[in-house]
Parts: sequence; structure tokens; C-alpha cells
Amino acid sequence: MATQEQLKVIKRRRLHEDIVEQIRELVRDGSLKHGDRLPPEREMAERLQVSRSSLREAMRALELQGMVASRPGAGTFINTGQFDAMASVIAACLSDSEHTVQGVFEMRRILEPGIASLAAERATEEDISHMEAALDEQREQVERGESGVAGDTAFHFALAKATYNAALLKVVMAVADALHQSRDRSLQTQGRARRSLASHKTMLELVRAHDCEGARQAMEHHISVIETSHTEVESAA
Amino acid sequence: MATQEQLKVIKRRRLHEDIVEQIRELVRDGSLKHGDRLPPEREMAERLQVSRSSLREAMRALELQGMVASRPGAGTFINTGQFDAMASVIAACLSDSEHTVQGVFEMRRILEPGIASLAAERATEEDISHMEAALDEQREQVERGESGVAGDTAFHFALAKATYNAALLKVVMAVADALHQSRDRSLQTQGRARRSLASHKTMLELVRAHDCEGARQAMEHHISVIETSHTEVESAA
DNA sequence: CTACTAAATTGGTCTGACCAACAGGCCACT
DNA sequence: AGTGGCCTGTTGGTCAGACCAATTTAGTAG
Repeated sequence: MATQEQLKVIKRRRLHEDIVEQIRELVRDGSLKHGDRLPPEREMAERLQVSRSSLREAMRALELQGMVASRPGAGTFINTGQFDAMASVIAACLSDSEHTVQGVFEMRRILEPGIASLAAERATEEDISHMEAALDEQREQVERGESGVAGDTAFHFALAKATYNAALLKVVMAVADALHQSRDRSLQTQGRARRSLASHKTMLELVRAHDCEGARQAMEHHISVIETSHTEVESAA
Repeated sequence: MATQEQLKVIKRRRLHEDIVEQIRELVRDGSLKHGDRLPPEREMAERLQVSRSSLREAMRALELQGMVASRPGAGTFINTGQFDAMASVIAACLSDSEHTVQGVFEMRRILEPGIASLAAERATEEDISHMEAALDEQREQVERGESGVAGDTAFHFALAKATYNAALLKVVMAVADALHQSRDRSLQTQGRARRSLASHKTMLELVRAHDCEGARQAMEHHISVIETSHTEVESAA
């Protein structure tokens, strides 16, 4: 029957889903802004004519999406722009089941050159100084004989921020998170750390010069170097 | 004071977070596989020595991450590989607050060429036939005078699947989801739909020939065309 | 063996309660 | 004026028990 394909699956509507949708809508249209405090759970439950259990399940969902944060004794607050929570949700999705580290790394290899290009196009003086700070941090760590992972992450974070693309930034943070969780060991060798530092320095200069294509190519080279040493470590283990 | 920076915030541990972590761990180490049924909520709550409310909050969190699905009367089932749910979570994160459609589109522009390249490298005969089917679907839709969005999406989905990178696939689906939610109108014109169809046909041939670089460039061109017509529509509205 | 029915199972929701953490006011002391 | 301790109401976190609705399963009539 041809009509059969037209039939839509009946969407089981559960209360907390409706509640989540309502709150999301209020945030979207600006009725609720960052930092605003929601009414207490009991009052809100009564106003929505649902039990506190259902309301709380909705709150957990919103909290998981980083849209809301609860503090005992204080209340529940709207929390847009809190990247950490959302990034870790995405990271959790990414690191599920069959996803190998290579898969996430592959995504990074695809994303980063484009990010470098956009950053070179849009970076302000402030962005560049952030990148410089990250570079300094990484340099200090490497000179102390540490791996410099923190500085490395900070640099890529600063770069992603300079694209002024929030969606991109979140995905990058999620990727970094997923790689971090998998105890990435590709930054552990001294030689690797120094090469990373040099690449970043080069890239910073290209961004400063707003050389999009140069930054893209530098990043492509940078990532391919990392990936090589990564597989080396993997196969050596 | 120098010591002030060393202080770490105390992480408030809540019950449902622990529960989520436990289940995730069981899935990770293979104790729970796709399709497995979890014990009933009441029994599970008793076994974990928590209330059903707390357990249910944990279940909502897992469900939101697409790791689990509940059916009244039947039970709760482990649900790995269910991309829809996870993709919509990521999409929800991406479509929050300040994310413009352009931002998500930009990410797509960065991702798709790399995906096309990987797909050209790894696509099997089966993948190619999937892409052909999607292409046929899109052709029929366009010939009927429709927009062909469904076929378009199916083609990009088949392409992403051919990369055999689950993380990548999820992000692509999330991006598609986010664009779909924002009622993307860039595929609505007849001329645009036909150009898209032609691009896809070319790309399919390049994938069939396993021409990575060719596929990448074709996709870059394809996306730039879409983006142009997209902004045209935007500014015309 | 089939088709229908009734009971058991299970997720979804509700109610009411208690605990612990926090904010804000008050007060003694410095 | 400022600091620190204390009290108290507010609020999120958790719990226990109950009922409803959807679904499965077993049983039963045909």
C-alpha cells in the first residue's frame, strides 16, 4: 500500500519531554536569559500541574544538555554558554561503544585545518594574545619536561574560539574531551612535544598575518605529524 | 596568593550520576550489549540500594544520550548504535542560544569534503549501491517538482556511513538535524535542486573510482554552491 | 490451532515526607 | 567598620508507597 509510507509513527509524549520543550522555547525566544533563576521546583511543578518527579526528570535532561544548573539551597539557574557540560555530553555520545580513538582523531584531522583557516580570517588582537598565552604555557610545561598537553589543548581551544563559531567550538571541545578520556598518549614523548610547540608557533604567525590558506596547510601538516606519532605509540604498546 | 589557584572545586556527587556511570561502564566493557534488557526499575533500584526516583533520573539521562530506550509494559533496553537519539542530543546542543544557521553550515562545509575523501577511500559496493538508491530517490523527487531534501539528506548520510567512522556519522547527522530544525530553505528552488542532483551524480562516480582527492574537490564545489544559494534565500527573505 | 480474554509485568506519574546544603539575617566580638 | 559564628527559612536531593496505562504473557474458549 502506498499510503502506508505516509503514516507517521505515533510519538509517545511523556510529560518531562513537554516540560523540556517549554523551557527550551522560553530560552530561545529570550524570556529566560543566562543567569536567570527558575522558580523553586515545588512552585514550578504546581504551576505546570505536574508532579515534582516529572519536573525533576525534565530538569535532569536540561542539566545534561548544559542549559541549566542546580545548586541545593540556592535554586536552579539558566546556564547558556556553559560549554563544558554540553561538550561532555557530545563527548559521551562520541566515545560510546564502537568508536575507536582513531575515529575521533580522524574527525579532528578533518576539522582543524578548516578551523585554522577560519581563525586566521577572523582572529582579533585579543584572540591572538590568548593564543600567545597558551603557547607560553605550553612552552613552560615542555621546558619543565612535562608533556604540555594542557597548553596544547589551550592553544587549540583559543584557535577554535577565534572562529567565532559556537557550534564548531563545542564540537572541538567534545573531541578534545573524548581524546582526553581515552588517555591519549601521543603527546607524551619529548620529541613530539617540541615538534608540537614549533608547529603552534608557526601557526600563530600565520594567523597573525591572516593567512588563511597558510594556516590551513600548517595545521594539516601539524595534524599529520601528530597522527603519525600517535600510531607509533599505539603499535609500540 | 599563589596557593589560591591550586584549589579545586569540590565536585558534588549525586546518586543518579553514579548510576549512569555504572551502566556506562557495563556497556563499555561488554557486560551489556545492544538489545539486552535491563532489570525492571523496581528491582534495579533495590539492587543498587537507591530509590526509584533516583534510578529513573539516571535512566532519563541515559535515554537522552541514546544509550537506552524504555517501553511501557516491556522494559528498558540497551540501545547502542541508535544514532537518531544521540544525534538529536548533539543537535540540541548545537542549536542552542547564539548558534546561527551559518555556524552549523560552516561546520558542514568543513566536514563534508573530508568525508567525501574518506568515503571514496573506503566505500564498498554495498555503500555505493546505497548512494545510488539515495540518488534515485532524489531524482524522482526533483522530477515530481519537489525539493528533494529527503533524497539529499539520504545521499549525504550514505556518504558519511561509507567512512566507517561512527563518530563522524553522528556529528553529520546532528548537523543535518540542526539544519532541518531551522527549516533550511536553500533546497527549495528548482534550479538549486537540479544542481544538487548533478553534483551528487558526479560525486558518486568519483567515489566509485575511489578518487579521494577528486571527491573532496567535488564536495567543496558542491557545498560552496549550496551556501551561495542559501545566503541568496536568506537575504531575499 | 486460532482468537480472544484476563492476569501479571513494567514503565509513567503522583503524593507526601525527610534530609542536607545553602543564603541571608542577626549578633557577639574584635 | 569588619570579621566570624550561629540560627532559620528556602531549596534541591532523596526516599517510600501508591495508582494508572501500556504491554506482554498465560490461559481459555472456539
